[in-house]
Amino acid sequence: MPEILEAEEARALIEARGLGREITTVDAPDAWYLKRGLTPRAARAVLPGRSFVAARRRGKQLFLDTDGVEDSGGPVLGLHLGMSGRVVIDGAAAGDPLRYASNRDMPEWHRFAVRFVDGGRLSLRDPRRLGAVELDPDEDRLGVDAIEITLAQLRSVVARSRAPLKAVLMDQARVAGLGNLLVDEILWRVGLDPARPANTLDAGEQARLARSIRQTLRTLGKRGGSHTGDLMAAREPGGMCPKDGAPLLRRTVGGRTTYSCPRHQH
DNA sequence: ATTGTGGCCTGCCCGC
DNA sequence: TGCGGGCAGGCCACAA
Repeated sequence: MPEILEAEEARALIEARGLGREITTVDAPDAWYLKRGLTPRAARAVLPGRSFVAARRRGKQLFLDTDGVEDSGGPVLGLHLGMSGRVVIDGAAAGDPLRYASNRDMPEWHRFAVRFVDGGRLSLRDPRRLGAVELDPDEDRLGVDAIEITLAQLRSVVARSRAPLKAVLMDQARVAGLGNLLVDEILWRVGLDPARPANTLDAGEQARLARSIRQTLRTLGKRGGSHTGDLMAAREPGGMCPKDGAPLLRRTVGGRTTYSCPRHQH
């Protein structure tokens, strides 16, 4: 996906409009889209008759809790949006249209859906099929959620790796939720070079980075998503730094296309 | 063990 | 207008 901000919008949409509605049927036309052993048959066996009772999120991963037949809770449905997925409920989609994902609504792009007794539907629309649906996902695969990362948590993450700072921040097992655009924006704002070995940050840089992560997510969240950063407009070949006008550096860091300012990011 | 690379899959945009 | 190439905000398996 979309990154953590779009995942949070999807979570909020589900919380607002997807809870407490009994599921009648499961549409899983794309078995490939189901991961970690989940099959269309298994999904149809466990979901109908239940309702979602909570929508949680960690990083970019969504967890939909279901009610149990008895007191014990039902299975947890895990949704991941990949690079182009969007949650759609009764025709309303969460999040602004993504730059690299068409916002058209082709029926064949709906890879997974549940229909409710009331006639509505919760669906995952994903043109590129890089998202995923699974049952009872392992929540501990993911590191600390980026939105609420503390200085102590950030310090323990960056201090023990000499990989490029950007690669460490995008490692979902360490910090969950940051993707390519958000990391470029955060590091540009705080003035840190994405290629710096993570363990070379001094205490002051660690503190500013932790604050920048929280502040940037808060600001861009209010604006409407990961693509609303101040670096975004210049994030193209030949782009100039919006802060100081220097030509931006475009390179691959951590395996991803990376834009940074050679003048103020060190 | 950690880090880096390639592949997955499809849509879109650019240049010829 | 049609086509090929390259690009894309994520994740995983694998190699070094």
